[in-house]
Amino acid sequence: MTVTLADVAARAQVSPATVSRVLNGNYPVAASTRERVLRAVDELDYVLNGPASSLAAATSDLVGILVHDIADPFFGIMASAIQSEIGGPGGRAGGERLAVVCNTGGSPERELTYLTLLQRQRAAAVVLTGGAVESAPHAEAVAAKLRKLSDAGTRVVLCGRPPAPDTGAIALAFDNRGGARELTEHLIGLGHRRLGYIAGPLERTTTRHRLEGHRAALEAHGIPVDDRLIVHGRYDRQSGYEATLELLRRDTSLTAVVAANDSVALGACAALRDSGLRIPDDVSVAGFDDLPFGIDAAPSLTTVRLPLSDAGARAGRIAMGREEPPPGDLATVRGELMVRGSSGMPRG
Amino acid sequence: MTVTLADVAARAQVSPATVSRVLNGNYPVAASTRERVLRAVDELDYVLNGPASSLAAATSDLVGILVHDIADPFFGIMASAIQSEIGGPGGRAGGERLAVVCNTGGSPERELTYLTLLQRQRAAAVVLTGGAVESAPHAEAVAAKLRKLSDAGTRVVLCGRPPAPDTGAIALAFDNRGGARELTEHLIGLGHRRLGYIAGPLERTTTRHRLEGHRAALEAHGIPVDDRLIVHGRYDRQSGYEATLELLRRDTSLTAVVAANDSVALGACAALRDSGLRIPDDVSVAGFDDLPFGIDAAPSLTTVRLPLSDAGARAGRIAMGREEPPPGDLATVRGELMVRGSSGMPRG
DNA sequence: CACCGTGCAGAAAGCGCTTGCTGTGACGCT
DNA sequence: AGCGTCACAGCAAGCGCTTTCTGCACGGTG
Repeated sequence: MTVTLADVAARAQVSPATVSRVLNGNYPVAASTRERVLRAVDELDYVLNGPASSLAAATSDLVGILVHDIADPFFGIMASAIQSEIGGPGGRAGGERLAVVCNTGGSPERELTYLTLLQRQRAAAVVLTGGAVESAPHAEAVAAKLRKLSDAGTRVVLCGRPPAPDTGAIALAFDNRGGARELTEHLIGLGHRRLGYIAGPLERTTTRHRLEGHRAALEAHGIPVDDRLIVHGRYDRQSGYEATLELLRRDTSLTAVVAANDSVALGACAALRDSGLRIPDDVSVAGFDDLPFGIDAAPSLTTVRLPLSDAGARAGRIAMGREEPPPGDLATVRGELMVRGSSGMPRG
Repeated sequence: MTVTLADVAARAQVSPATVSRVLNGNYPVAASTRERVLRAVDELDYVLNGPASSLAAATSDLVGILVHDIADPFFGIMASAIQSEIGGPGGRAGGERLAVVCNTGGSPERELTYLTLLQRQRAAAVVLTGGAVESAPHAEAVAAKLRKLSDAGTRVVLCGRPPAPDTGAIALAFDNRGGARELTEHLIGLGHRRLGYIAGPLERTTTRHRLEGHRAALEAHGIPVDDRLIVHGRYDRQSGYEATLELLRRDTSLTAVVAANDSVALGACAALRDSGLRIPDDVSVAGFDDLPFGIDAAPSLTTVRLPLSDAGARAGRIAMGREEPPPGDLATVRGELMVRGSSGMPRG
């Protein structure tokens, strides 16, 4: 048998109620009594029963963080920042909360299942990171879930994810469109006219927005959008490698490759090198996100820096009710163009 | 008011007990009844109350994963692999479990607090990743906690962490010593005699083991160990950068730098480049872990590959009781030397 | 001196679920 | 026909905590 509140109460010669109040510190207890209780807790090595406590109090100290891929630093960095504000041990502000990082693998079904699991645990808050899937039924299902969570008192924050109207969710969205546009304009400014684009998976908001920004830049400069220069793939290095080979196969005259993110860009670099092309002399390459490793690539990667850490921290604070939500429950977080060695003027 | 089991029972015209049994599927229920119940659940949009369920059943479906730094792919990759086996949504085997990734930031206090939190939640299992802190009081405190968790029926698995004797914990330890030795021997084999070593933080098992392997290699080849060529730092890029400058300041004749891990190695590369040295022509560099980005560095990084994904997956299965623990509750996972462009023969 | 606010502590009623035990018909056996 | 068996369903007793409400002693006030 494990030690219970009652055991502590007996040892401290007080009622269970008093022990509970000492432990929660939300009710006046005489200093001498408190000390007696604390000593008993210590002597018995008592640990509160979480489920029982959550049941009785109808709240829990769980905070869920949903990420697409925990092995990807893009999410790791955000999760880390969110968690640091959530508290848990260390983030001393207001009660120990257990931050739960849930790996959805980008699958909408798992996303829903995790949300249900968190709802079941009566989570105090939920932060969803990364782009959303655009398929209507899923979007609707997720929205319904979020609404239910909101109604149940769970604070819902979207970090790096477009807003979900009428769900009570607070959104911190990345300006993927603007960043992508700026990036492509940088390349155009250097003189590039034939640009390949390696997009992310279809039906993802992030993919669509970045692609839209790219297209907008082209159009604004009177460059016709050639769909043959757009290839879709996953958000990983290998996908970037393959897509680049495909791009090269389709059009050997391109002078720049814009990638959906940094990992894809590094794959692209590898493919170009393996094809005997120099970067940026023969082909310029650009990524997105500015993950830490981009700087160590050769040449270092031109990209758009997203303030993942800041955004995550802010999302965490909002989730904890420690910061005011932005007006209209929506804030747009801008990226910043980082020009480095992988982009240069086109050959000739 | 939220929907409760009783509401569902009323609607399905059965007793709450029957609803519970349908939901848990651990007791015979007539097909027709089950269907009626399931329909009611659906119609009412019922979600089980997790805390209540955990309280009554005296078990929970939480599994804790402790990592030092979730933003570091080293841990991200392991966590991802562990989680994929834990189940949660997707890992279909046996009940939905909620994998909780906890970020300790490498702090022993937080580690303890998280363990207490998990103990409080009556976690089904706990997986601790990464090296341990060597300070005696902390080691003892952690061991005591692990013992308590074990006694309470929580399965404890150590992944990439040395064994904790008499705690009931199952350990999958990395052979850091052997890997480091092999790595240094590779450099010695190339002809290097003055090797700098950038070690991790003091009082960490990983740091010590890797350093021991390095020293063992030197000694085995009759190369005197010069403590001035060993610098301690953190496990990150910046630390590698600074340590390398320090190393260069202490001895300009070194021809190779062995780093505590890949991130540190990349920092070292940057420092060398900034000092006007070529890699590997002037100085060879080697890392450890073989994280994905090492291959895109210029030149690509010679390192020791640790099977993070495999080890994590195995740890996850063991935690779920889906795989037999190794004999003696301890298995050693070996690394594999990956020779790439950053190491070469010394100049001259 | 009677009265009331105040500061603490306890009694007890749940929170929503699980599960051991107790029926209760239907069925097959002797 | 009588009875043991089986498959299923319900009863009710908690699981360990929180919290409302009540109780009590004390000291200041009119």
